Amino acid sequence: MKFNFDCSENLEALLVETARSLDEFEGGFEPQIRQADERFGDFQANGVLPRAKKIGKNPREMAQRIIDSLPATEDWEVSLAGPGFINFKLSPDFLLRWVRAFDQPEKIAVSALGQEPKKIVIDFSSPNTAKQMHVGHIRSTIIGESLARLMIFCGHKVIRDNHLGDWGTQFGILLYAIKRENVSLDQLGEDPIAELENLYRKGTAWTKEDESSLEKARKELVELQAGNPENLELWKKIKEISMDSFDAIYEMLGVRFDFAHGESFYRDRVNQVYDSLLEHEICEENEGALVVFHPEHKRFAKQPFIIRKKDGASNYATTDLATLSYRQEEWEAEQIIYVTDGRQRDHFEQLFLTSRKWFKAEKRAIPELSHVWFGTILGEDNKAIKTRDGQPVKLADLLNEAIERASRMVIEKNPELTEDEVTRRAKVIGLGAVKYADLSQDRTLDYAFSWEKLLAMQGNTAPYLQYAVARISSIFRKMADGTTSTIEEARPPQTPHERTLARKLLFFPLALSQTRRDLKPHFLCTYLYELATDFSSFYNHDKVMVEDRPTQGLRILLCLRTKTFLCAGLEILGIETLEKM
RNA sequence: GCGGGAGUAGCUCAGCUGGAUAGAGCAACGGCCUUCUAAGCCGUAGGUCCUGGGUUCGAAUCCCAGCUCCCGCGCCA
Repeated sequence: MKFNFDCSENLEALLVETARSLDEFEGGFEPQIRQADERFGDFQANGVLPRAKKIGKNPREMAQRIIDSLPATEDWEVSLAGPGFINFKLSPDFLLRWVRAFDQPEKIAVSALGQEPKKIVIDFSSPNTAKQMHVGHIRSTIIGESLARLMIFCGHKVIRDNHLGDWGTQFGILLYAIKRENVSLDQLGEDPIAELENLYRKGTAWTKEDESSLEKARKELVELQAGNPENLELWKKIKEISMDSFDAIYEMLGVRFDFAHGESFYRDRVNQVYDSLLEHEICEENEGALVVFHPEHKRFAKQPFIIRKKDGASNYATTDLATLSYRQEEWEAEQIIYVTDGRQRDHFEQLFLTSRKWFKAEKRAIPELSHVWFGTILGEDNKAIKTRDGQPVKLADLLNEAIERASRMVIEKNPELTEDEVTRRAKVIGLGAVKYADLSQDRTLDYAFSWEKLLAMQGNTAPYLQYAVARISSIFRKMADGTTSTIEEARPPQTPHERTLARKLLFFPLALSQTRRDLKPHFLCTYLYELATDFSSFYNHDKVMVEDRPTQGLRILLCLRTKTFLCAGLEILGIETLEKM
């Protein structure tokens, strides 16, 4: 029979079709196809049990009736088990045909789409200018980039937008400090961004000390927002310095943006937001500020969404509304994904509620809005890493340390390599390790910052996956003498390790759709790790370069597909691979 | 106070949205390199899934109550 990339879809369709002719399943049947424990089979259908409960019949009898009605096939064995599970054990021949079929990433990508391509804006990274990126910025950057790659892989059109915090309150203090110290932004020395940060720190201290400094800092901000040329010039310069330092990080991480429209980009659009929301009576004046309440919501009926402060200034709620409007109007976004810290969940919930009302009033199509939030990185004592007091680890330092450690490892394993080659490999390995450490755990969980964790290279880590790829590549290098079998000669999988690996390959589409459904890259990580584990086990038990041509053919095929899937998966995670490690 | 997260092996975490005997990594212990890269493989040990009820064929997962930790809640982002 013909089969899909995701062959659980075939089984599901088959069961639905079969159930249609049986009385007990009148009114539809959801088979609930799941990956099965290997002891029982490859896939299992759990759906009979809830169905039987609903109509008060014996689940085993019902399951048996389905099994009896299934068309005969050589492709799998069906069996009844436990209280009413239906187990499918795929035949070796079927496994072989499936593994043979999906040979190109392009084929996988096409099959993985499963829906119409959409235009998706992904809003991620978004650091504040005038400060260095620290470890707290890693999550949005890494997760956002990975989701962008996932969506592109699945055939969507993606716009990456870095929504810089370049118009906030911090500029009042910074401008004040610059003027008070009388520094020239062109002469900040080797590390200008660090100097800016020092100035900011000094400024903060001063404004805390006395009222008049605070007042002066506020005034600088007002001047800036009013368009004072001197302040605007300084602001521009600060942004340039900041972008240079960000770009260095993005370069290392392999992250690119289509746009970096910061908050400042929308500063002339906030008045439209006020006007329109007032006109449609979505917002109201309250205690001098302009706010939005949502009476239908249990909490936001009382908790306001402040879109204009009582001093008349805009805030991030305003710019976020203006931004959303722009993205729909100019970019025709059909979905917007915001990748931010989980502490902003209230904000985004309010933003989404407000936007839906607003767009409805203006009779505009509202994009699908997704807040992809992640947990906080905590310091030693279980409190969030903060910029102000403690000195969080700088992102650049973390990445350099990762490369450094990987270098030592590479040199230890390959003392003969040139310095350049060591560095090249160390970057792939070290940066891969850091990215994977973040991506491989559920994004909604907080985690404590730990060098040991972020830089680990054994076990469930990127280097382990990269190592599997390198070993496969090594096999292919050794076989490049023309005497090798072709995959057309391959026999079906027989040994336990061949079978386990082939079966795991089959689950790749499930991992992809799971990852896409929840926008959680750790599902993909878990799958890739299991795939690499099954490969490593296979590698240690079944030699590829054997005399028997059908055996060799199969094993080459398994290696080829494992490599393709691992590379495709790692590419989605933003992690590079190496031919040699 | 209101709302939201979290609690699973010594440590760090998975657990496919209610399925079969709860799984990995690290750390510990014992094996495996004259054979395709030992960043690896094989094995041993390790559990009150926070506690107590409930729902049902079946609960780490769902409902209720309680304990502990974290976060958000009027002009920061």
